[in-house]
Amino acid sequence: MARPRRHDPERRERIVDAALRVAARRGIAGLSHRTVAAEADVPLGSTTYHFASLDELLVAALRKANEGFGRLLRESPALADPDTDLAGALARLMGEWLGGERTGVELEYELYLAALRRPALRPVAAEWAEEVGAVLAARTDPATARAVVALMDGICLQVLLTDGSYDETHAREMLTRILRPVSEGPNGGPARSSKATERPTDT
Amino acid sequence: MARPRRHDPERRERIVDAALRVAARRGIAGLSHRTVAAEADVPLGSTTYHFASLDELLVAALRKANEGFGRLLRESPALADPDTDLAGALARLMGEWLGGERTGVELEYELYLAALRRPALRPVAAEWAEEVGAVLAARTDPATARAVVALMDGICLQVLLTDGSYDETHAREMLTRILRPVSEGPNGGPARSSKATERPTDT
Amino acid sequence: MARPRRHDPERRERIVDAALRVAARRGIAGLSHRTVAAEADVPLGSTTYHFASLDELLVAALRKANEGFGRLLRESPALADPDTDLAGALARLMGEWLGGERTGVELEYELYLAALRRPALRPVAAEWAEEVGAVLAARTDPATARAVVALMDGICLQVLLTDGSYDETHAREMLTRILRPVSEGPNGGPARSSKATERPTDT
Amino acid sequence: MARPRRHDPERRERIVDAALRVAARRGIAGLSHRTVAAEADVPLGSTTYHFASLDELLVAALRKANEGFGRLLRESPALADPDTDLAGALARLMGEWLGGERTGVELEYELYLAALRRPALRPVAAEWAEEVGAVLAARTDPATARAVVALMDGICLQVLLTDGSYDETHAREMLTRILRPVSEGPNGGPARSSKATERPTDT
DNA sequence: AATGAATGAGCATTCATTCAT
DNA sequence: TATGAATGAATGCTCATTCAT
Repeated sequence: MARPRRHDPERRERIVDAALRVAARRGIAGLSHRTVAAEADVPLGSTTYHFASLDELLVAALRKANEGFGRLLRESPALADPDTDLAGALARLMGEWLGGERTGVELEYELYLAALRRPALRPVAAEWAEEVGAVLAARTDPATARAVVALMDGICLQVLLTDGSYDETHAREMLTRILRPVSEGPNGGPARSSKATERPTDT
Repeated sequence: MARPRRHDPERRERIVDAALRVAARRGIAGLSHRTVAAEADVPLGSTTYHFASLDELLVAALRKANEGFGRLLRESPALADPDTDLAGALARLMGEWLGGERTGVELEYELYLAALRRPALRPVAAEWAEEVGAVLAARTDPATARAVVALMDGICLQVLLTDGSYDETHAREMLTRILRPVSEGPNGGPARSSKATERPTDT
Repeated sequence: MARPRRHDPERRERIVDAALRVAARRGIAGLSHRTVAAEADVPLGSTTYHFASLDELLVAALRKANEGFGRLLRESPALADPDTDLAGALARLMGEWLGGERTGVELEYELYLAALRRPALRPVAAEWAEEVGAVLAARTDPATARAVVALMDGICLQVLLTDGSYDETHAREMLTRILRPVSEGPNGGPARSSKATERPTDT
Repeated sequence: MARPRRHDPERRERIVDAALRVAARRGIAGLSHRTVAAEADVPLGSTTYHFASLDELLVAALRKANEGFGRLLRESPALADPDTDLAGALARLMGEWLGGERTGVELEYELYLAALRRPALRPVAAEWAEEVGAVLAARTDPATARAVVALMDGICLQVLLTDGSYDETHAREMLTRILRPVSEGPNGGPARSSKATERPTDT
């Protein structure tokens, strides 16, 4: 067995990557010091050394996984262009993401949802919501952005949890509704007149 | 010693209840034949006899848990009354639910989200979505109902996952947007709720 | 569940058949009242009722399984014809048998070999050896017949236990040697010492 | 209690020995991590640590058990001496082996035959056949050696499976036949392979 | 600083058997 | 007579953790 590297500065990194692969394949429940060590091809002791607890490893993994959809968003030219149909662009992005490898989507969501029971993960989950919000900030107000995130989460979950299929047209329509303030005037006027949404909606 | 109950016709039921208590206290990860048997005060073999696998038990538990929010919805007089503000009623219900015992909410969501990794649970998760949809059917079209469910799910998750607090006003505003079809006329149309959704646009 | 037949005279028979299918699929170790009951589609209690112990069921199954190669032998026209090359005919039969479904061969051998640890099966195993001996009786003497059975068993085992392949030419050659008494002189004379091999039949 | 042995370099070895004792006493079916741990007087975890699966333990045990008859063969002066009657020497060895403790013989055969259903054991079973073949290589050709092994296996099985008794004279006679090539002419002419088998013993 | 060995608790599941009907 | 319900023992296996290097 050729595994003599003692000083391996990237070992930590490699362990996180291995954890993501394991979680993608067998779910968070399949994560253990052992499975990760085997996947990363490092000694068992190495995983406990670099990550004293599984939660610690999970936080690192979640942070890394979060980059998936976030990158998709950030790198989308349609999203950046203020003249595009934002709802349509978002609906298309969701379609792309959900249409890709199911394991990737499931992995990100599973890690994200794990925060429900693991307070340690909540800050990271919050970071993600904020990041997506930041991307949308240029195109809408914060309160709307928050609702957009919620709606997209809910739609994705419906697809993932019920074995349903994604309906891009439906998603676009509903995103459009969310993006248009209730009191938006007849002329579709610039923006969001409603106090509620204009100045970040209170609340 | 003192457990000579051979004929116990409600044994199955009691095991499910015990499973819910265990899941509420320690999460799904804490569910095991052993923990449930101990909680229900039945022999270990009894749990495996009534539920050949943990998934089977989980399905029964999820089905039972689903009744929580569903009942809240079904029994709400505001929801049934076609003249009430639907968005407001829903926002208030969410507030009530989220304001209650956190463990109950977490439990229901954890069981619901478990479907992500356990295909066996997906049909039950789908049932729930459909049930809520059915409750809303009287007040809006199916496509909108589906989006309402998605938005509510997303909002609840944001609260639960990020340690944030629930903002009823914000929720009401966004639900209102979802409930108002895009095609609704320029003037913000004739109001709301029931009529507003009568000719749905849907998608 | 349509399973209302209370008086089912062939139930015993069906249970044995189910046991054979289970043993073929999962090995003797996979036999249990439960697996057999499931395979036979009879209530669990029915298997314990008809066969008080697993050994009893095993005896019945072994007796039934034994018919496989035995029938092949008995029905072979080449074997019955005193003018054929006995060694060649036997080698060909082995080839046919080993070339068929591996599970059938494995099953018969596994049941046969189980007698090693289960004295209850030994009489049945002995029956089989005797039956094959009887088929060969017309073509050779009892002692030689016994050795032929031994050699064939040994050859089959080598194939089955070592993942090797069957070499019919080799088998025929060796069977030929066994069938030809040592003392058979240049003149084919009887010459033999041992009673057992006195009427050698050559090959 | 009194079992503070942390550093025990021969632990692995002792576990294998314990496994052989358990298998001898209760058969392979009686092997379990627990029974072996108890027999070896080591913690349960120790058996799973050293042998990740029962198959692994079985392989080690079979390899060790194989040494029994193999050693008998290798250490036999009669076998090594090219002038002895090979068939007679083998027949006598079988007699010695079968006449010894029945448990030892049964154990070796049970482990050997287990390869039928456990592919993991097949390479080890093959090793054994090869080893015996190697011992015989000096006295006969490979094809004959293979048949000798087969015949001996078959004879031993008949004894073990049918509660019969071992007939050394019969065994010797049949081994003699196998050792004498068919092509050997009526005059016992030279013909085959190694000198050793050329003039096969008569009998 | 890093790691192989070791261990006891716990897991899901299968099982032969018992018992009341 | 036949059988569903019930149960406690046992199984293979995984694991976080500890410990001695």
